Amino acid sequence: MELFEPETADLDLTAVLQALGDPIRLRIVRELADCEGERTCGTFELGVSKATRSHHFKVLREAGVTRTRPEGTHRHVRLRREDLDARFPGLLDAVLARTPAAR
Amino acid sequence: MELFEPETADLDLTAVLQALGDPIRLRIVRELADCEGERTCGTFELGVSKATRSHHFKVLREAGVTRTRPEGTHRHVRLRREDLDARFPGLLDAVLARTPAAR
DNA sequence: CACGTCGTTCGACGAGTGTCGAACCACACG
DNA sequence: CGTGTGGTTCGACACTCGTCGAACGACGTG
Repeated sequence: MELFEPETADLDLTAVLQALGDPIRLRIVRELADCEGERTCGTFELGVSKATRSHHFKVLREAGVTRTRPEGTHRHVRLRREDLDARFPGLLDAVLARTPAAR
Repeated sequence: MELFEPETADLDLTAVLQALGDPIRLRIVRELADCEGERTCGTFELGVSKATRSHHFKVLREAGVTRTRPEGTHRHVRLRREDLDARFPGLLDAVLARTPAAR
């Protein structure tokens, strides 16, 4: 298990958009943004199996959206907010914003 | 052929992100943003067949990213910039921005 | 009318994706 | 050491997606 995470300069816009273009992953990113820090994978109630959850976290990590820090048997996940803002300014804010007409 | 286009209020973020998360479609959107108006589908050099091109334009239209106006045998396509800005402020700008480290 | 052009639609195909259970690994704790 | 827990990996499966050639439809033009 090599835990691949792309360099900030290597972040690919289509890969990021693709990663964010899934309801479950978008939810993960939103919760991650709300908590403003780290969370372990297990604390997400996503309504899918462990295997599927692991898959989504992998997609997010390999797209460069999240950073994963292993610690013991847990994995602490956090948003790569600064990196994303540096590479694609405004993107994360736009995606996370409460959409005006959605309420 | 009913030419479905979602209402502005019905724009779905994941659908939009999914539509933008493809290199060819992202290119179309970029060129569409550059030309600041309408273009016919045929004026895009995408390196794919007519069928594939038609498919991509359909995805963009059904996600609400573009508006299509038929005129004779042609189809005039334009970006739904105002609608997207109203629904997801900043998203389009972020996606279209020249990425800092990309140069 | 005949022909060419622009674009859609229709299979078809291969590649990728989301999903799961089951097996597995690594660690923590009795 | 045995057991449990948090996560990953491994098929497997169904489904979607991007792609194409071919056929088709609609419109303009000669």
